[in-house]
Amino acid sequence: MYRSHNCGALTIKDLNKNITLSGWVHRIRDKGFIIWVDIRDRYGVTQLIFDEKRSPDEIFKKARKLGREFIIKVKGDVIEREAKNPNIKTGAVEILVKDLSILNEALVPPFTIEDHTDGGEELRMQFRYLDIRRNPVKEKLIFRSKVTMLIREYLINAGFVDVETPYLIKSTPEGARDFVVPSRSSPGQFYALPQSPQTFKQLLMVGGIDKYFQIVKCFRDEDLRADRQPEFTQIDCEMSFVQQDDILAVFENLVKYLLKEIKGIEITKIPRMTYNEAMEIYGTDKPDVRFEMTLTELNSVTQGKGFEIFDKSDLVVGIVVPGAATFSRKDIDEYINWVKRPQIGAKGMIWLKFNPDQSFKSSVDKFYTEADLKLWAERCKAKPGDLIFVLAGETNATRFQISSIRMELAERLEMRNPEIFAPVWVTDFPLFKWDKETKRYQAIHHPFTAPKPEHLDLLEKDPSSVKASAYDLIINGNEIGGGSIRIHDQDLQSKIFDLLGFSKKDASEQFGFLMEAFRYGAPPHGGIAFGLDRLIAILAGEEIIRDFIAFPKNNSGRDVMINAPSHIDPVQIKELSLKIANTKGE
RNA sequence: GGUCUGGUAGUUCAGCUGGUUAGAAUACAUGCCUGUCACGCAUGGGGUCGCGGGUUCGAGUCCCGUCCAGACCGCCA
Repeated sequence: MYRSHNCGALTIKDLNKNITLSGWVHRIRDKGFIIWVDIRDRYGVTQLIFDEKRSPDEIFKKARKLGREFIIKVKGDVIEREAKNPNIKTGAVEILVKDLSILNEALVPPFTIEDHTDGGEELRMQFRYLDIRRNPVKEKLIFRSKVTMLIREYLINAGFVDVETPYLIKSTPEGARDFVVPSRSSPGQFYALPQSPQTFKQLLMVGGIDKYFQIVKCFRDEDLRADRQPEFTQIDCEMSFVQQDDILAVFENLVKYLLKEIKGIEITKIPRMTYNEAMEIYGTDKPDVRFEMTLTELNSVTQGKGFEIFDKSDLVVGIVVPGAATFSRKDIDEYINWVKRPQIGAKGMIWLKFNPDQSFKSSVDKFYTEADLKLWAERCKAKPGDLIFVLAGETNATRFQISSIRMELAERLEMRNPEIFAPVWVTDFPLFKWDKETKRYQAIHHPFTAPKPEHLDLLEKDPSSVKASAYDLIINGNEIGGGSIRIHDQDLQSKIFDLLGFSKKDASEQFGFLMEAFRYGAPPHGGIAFGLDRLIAILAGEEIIRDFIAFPKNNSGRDVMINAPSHIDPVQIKELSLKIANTKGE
């Protein structure tokens, strides 16, 4: 027997019990006459005591040879500590060890196995199995398990069926780049790994599984970010005989359930705003609504006064930074430089201080009278003591810039409280966007998204003004999920393919199976998919998803622990009928 | 594809306008220590300053290239 208890179990109630523990040597405190050894497992830490007087001589000597992270098994008695440690569960007791076996020795780990490790990111990833021994990482994995369990429970109770869809599927040119798998038995042909089970879940609807879900890996061969991995997990859902409100209701309740069960937070209703509203009020389609600093259009009060930059701009827009009239010139310049970085791309930024004594000071005092500036402040609903930042230019670029500075301000002024959860539905996305490079329309969501019924007649007249029955769930400025009502009518679907520039031949080669299926009685349907990794990170109050994934990839898509991707054997290459064009590194 | 930041003991970092033997903390090893719990104290070992080239009497430090890592932009239907 390796253990009668785990390392987090024993308390004062277990006094005098003869027990067996197994685990890792966490820390050794050798006082000479007494050696304390903390033994650790998933459940906690228990203090072992080896005493010159009370322990068998040979056991005491053996204890001297222990090193960090050795795996040991001990038998002994639970005794009360002379000096208790109130910080840990087992802090009232210790184990007077009678028998010690070393189950496995261990090399000195390259970083300390502590909550606040000395190890850097790369090293921790390279030795991820050691990293997982640390509480913060271990707890995140356990947290993930808890969240997925709650999600499954909720969806199963709501009548959803968990169906697995294939990973080896067909490549399509739409959307993200595919990861591709060469086929040995069909030389020159390739599978692709799914970017999402989109078409399969729609086929399940045709198959009559009217409520489907799956917690499923998806793959996208695009560059990574702190919140983006090449393989990631989605909660993928689809329902038949539903309209947008039906879907939003089901998943609104899922979000409420998760917040209640996990954070103990009760939310009555998730607010909704349209894409247009989000863009006007927040300048982005994924607004963080935990704080104000909303956008105010200032065209009418700023233009026509001889300030050329504003006069020739499509949009002049301001945000109020509460209480920031105290910002120094240096503070303000820092923000101005921040928006001028190439990533943001603003040419400059105008500021207006509404001083506590009701006076105004701005960077454009030459062009505007005190009365003009007062109008700005009134329009923005600024109060004395506030600061207004104003950006101007082409509408979309300016919205992007002002929403970027809004987020940066919120970050620096600590307005992004991770204990607050502010979900919001953004609806009525445009169906298409015009792509200048390829000179054709692209689907904003995907080509199976249904236009809003009242916009059907706009499809031919003005495709870019057509709104889709598509919706995103945003929490604290992060896109957590998105979905749409799908097209279930094959005529409409082929019209959309036409508009997207698919030839009849391409459409039938790539999606013929779906169009054919729609001829055999496809129910009206729609669905949603949530980014599970991101959802879990947000629920834990963090934005880096890497630690919520047991074995994540690094910034450039590598697994530094197993060293993948890697070259493969020439025999394998030949077997797959492949030729490597660029042999750099071989 | 691009921008920025970084790469110096096992680890996390410091190292100024170039200057002689490259430091700290921690980890590790040895010894001491009568109740520790981030134990303490003493001693010790540990470095091709990512790699290649250049400038210079002299390069961890400056320049060029390259590799690696991280954040971001493009990209992510």
